Amino acid sequence: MDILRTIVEPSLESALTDIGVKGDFWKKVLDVSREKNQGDLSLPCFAFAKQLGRNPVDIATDLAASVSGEFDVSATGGYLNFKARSNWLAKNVMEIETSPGNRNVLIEHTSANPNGPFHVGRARNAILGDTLVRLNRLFGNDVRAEYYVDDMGKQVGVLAWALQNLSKKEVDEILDDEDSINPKWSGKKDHETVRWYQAAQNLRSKDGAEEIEKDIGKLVHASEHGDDSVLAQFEDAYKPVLDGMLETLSRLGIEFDTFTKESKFVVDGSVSSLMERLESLEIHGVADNGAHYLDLGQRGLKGKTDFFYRRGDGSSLYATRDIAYHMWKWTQCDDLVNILGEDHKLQAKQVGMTLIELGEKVPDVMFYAFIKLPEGKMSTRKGNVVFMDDLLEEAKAHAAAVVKELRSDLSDDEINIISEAVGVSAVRFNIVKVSPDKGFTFRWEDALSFEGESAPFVMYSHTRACSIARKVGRDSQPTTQGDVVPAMHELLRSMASYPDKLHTAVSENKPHIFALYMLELATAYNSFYRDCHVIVNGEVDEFNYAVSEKARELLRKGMEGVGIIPLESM
RNA sequence: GGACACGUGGCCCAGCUGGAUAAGGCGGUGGCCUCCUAAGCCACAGAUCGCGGGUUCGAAUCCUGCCGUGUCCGCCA
Repeated sequence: MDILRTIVEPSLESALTDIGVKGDFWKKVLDVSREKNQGDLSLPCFAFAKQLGRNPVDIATDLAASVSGEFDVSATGGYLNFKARSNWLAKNVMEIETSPGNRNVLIEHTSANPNGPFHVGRARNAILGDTLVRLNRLFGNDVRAEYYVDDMGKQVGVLAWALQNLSKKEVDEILDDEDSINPKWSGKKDHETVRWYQAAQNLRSKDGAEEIEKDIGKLVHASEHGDDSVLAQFEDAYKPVLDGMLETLSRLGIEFDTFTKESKFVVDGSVSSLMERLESLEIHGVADNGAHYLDLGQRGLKGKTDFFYRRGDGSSLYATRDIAYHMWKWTQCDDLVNILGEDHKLQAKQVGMTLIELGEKVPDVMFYAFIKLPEGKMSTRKGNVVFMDDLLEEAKAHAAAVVKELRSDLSDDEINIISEAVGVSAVRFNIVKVSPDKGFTFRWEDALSFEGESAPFVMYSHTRACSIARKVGRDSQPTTQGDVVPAMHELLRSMASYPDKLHTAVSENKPHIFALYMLELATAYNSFYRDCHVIVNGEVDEFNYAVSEKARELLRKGMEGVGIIPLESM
């Protein structure tokens, strides 16, 4: 409703000045009305009461008499309410354009260790991150989606060691087929190769694993010192796995612009020069064995205050490389956003504080809580997981069953396309619609729900609009005058808040705000569809058609923004 | 033990930079397809906003204590 605000504020400002209100704090108080039937924007006058020594009800009444413009004003119980006039609203809604953002944004998300297939928990990162990328693009920002590849350190080391030392037969024996792979995914490298990783982890947890531990330690050590041949061996190990993982993401509509390897910052020397710089900081300290740390307690960090960035043997730690990585990232964008699990909160805090210490900026971080299963925490090792590949298959199959029942007229090809789109969209939407800081429990019935607050609900409204356009068979006329019934006004009002919601979602890194808005928009369209027919007795109502077409455009763009596939028929 | 989150109808969830009668969905009950796709629409029932204090004209929202859940507290990544 910022479009209404632009015409309300000037008039309101002079009226407030006249009665003696100082400052412009009221601009923050002027907000979208909660009581929709009272108005579109409301100004609670309680805050002025004290300053002016007057009754808020009287203040509102007086203001109502002195404010005027192309909107309706009323006063009730200390609130001054502004309501947009329907035809004014229609005219302005028709002119809504996606905001011209001009920021250069780098969003790092997913960055999962390339050692096994995505499960729903790990995928929350990718889905949230990609949605943020899409929303920024929709907003007009120049966005780069980046995957930071963990190509060194223990996890990849274990994988590389296993691939080098274990045969398929040995792996099968070690795992005893307790969690054999779904035949459907045999040949998909993330599912195949994770068995080597699991087998190695299994061996490591047993007695007599000292030799193995030593071997892996050597590899890890070499990688952390930038040993070319070991890094190449690591890459050979993880690359096929990563490709398998990216295949899954691609099915979800998630792609990356750039991949940056962690080893880059060791190899190019930026990590060692960073460590030299850290050494000169006043909060720097050295432990007995020669390890280096920063005492972040001196800067207000609570809890554990020593932040180690360099081992006794002189090698760097993950966090150290992360700092070097951030300094590099800052050289190529205006805004930096990271998507991280809540388990990284302390680490991110330490990295952020160190960046400040170095005179750098701190990135925005969107933390998300973990997805649990009804049986408890998701764990690949305990077999308590839902793989994204399986979820997508299940969602598609479920969608196909629904489509077949509803649309007997469609061919198998058409059903296939629709059910894939519905399945993928539903899975994504089920995750983006909830606030990231809410720990949520994955339930099949929610993920596979195609009614109510779901992607298919939004998709369905869009196909209705498409169906109308198909029937009319031509573009709409730029008509902004016509009969405005309540359902029409409601839709116009909903459309009017499209720019506000997009702006909020992007600037606050809260994709769920826009996802929930899409539900609101679709709901408003459904009521409009019921009450405002475009085609009546073969005649086209130009005004209704113009509004329907604008709604269709906003639905389509918005759906792309939240990762819902805008089908024209379903 | 310490740090950081979260706790809203039977279930899920929005609102949390303080403002009107706490917004939706699922499930429940009852209606709507001679009318642009019923994956839809309409109505009804259902809420001590975890518990106790405090600040305020006003608290789901801010502060504080407690309870419950989650995460972290490695010279791992």
